Amino acid sequence: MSRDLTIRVSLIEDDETIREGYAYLIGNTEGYKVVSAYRSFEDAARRIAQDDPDVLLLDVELPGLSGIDALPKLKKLLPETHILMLTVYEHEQQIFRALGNGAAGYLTKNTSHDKIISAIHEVMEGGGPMSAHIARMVISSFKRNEQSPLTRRETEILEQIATGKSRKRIAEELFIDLETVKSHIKNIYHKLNVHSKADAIKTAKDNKFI
Amino acid sequence: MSRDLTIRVSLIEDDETIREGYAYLIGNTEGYKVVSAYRSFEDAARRIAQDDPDVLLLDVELPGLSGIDALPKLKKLLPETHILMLTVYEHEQQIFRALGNGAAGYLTKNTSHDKIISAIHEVMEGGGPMSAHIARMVISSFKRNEQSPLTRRETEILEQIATGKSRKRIAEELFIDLETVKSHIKNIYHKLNVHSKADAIKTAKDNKFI
DNA sequence: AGCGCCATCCCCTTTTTTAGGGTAAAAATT
DNA sequence: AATTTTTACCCTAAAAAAGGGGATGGCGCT
Repeated sequence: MSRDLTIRVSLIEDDETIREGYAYLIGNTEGYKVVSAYRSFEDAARRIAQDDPDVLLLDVELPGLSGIDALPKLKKLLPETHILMLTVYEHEQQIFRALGNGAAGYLTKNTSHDKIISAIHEVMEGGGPMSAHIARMVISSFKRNEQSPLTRRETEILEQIATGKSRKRIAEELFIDLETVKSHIKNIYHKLNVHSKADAIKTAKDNKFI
Repeated sequence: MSRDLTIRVSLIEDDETIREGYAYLIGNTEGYKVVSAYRSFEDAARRIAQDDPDVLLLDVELPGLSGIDALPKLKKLLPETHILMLTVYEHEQQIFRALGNGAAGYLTKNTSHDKIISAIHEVMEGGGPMSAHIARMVISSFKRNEQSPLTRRETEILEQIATGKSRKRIAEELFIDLETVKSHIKNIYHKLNVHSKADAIKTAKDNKFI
């Protein structure tokens, strides 16, 4: 007998073994219920809105529309559902695209069964479950390069430039003269060996100077 | 008797109860050893390099130099050490500053003792341990706004502008005419109700349109 | 079939910004 | 005391931005 508190889970996963393995695992856990399991987005699209899952486990590598590209469409069909991505690969670009598209968590398929269950629980409690390496990659994406050749002021000014502000406006907001800003920019260009705003921003971002 | 595999842990935490509680907990766990415990960065600065910890638990709210501002200095003293932040608050700005300064993980102080231990283990294995809400905040920071008034092309062009590229260069890279780029920008400005590049970028970023 | 939205392109003008060169003195750090 | 950082000034020409106007085909939805 299912109660109010039972967490409703759906799956979209093309590998039958994995799909049925997860379905069995989750379905046999107290407090969790598998309301549907599909093998592709196209299969799921027609009926998943009626299934009304609380949590959806979504494979990244799906035949037809990939899990990542399916995400925005699934978010429209299921605005309240927490979507957890499942993958065998840990590709940085995919991870950030998925998170940008609204994924609430990201798990590798070698995740142990009890961690899958606790990830589902965690996401219902407002958490953002991630596998260890993925969490590290996400954290690393924030990390600045300590080997930057730019001084503090130069970094600050380049950051302002990267927001699209003019030199004049930067000067006003930092309470320094326009000429000072120009000097800093000259030095930045020399240090980064570039000759334009765009190249300076690109180099600085690629190297995590800003 | 300590073996090669023993994980060396240091603490910097001003609250005596918490500091000694953690020290006791970690010191009495098989495979972990507390090599030092300080009550401020200033206290730690002189000697911590000799302690040679594998993992440092660092309080965010520290008397004197805050944990976040101490991070870059500690990274210089301890280039190989994984630094885990501890905090009572979950302030978004602090979290991102800490991650930018090289923190390897971020835990709230209400974290259970066994999760502290597993976080230390996880960071040694290349993971990035975070408390649930913090992980969610980090993930949310990537999420785009689906309610953007901008079309796909407009979004693409505004993203290019935010990298500092000129309209001419954007036109070349997207294989469209300069006039087309100008038209899109006009529409972007109207939709966002702004009159400059900088304001468009700011509005778009604030609203996660880009 | 028609409407609206989207992406594309064309013309005009004026103001603002950028990038390059050289020089040098406070101010802060080490 | 020495070095780095931050600040400021002068000069010039090219490039870019912002604002205005209008026009055309294509695509999706009703």
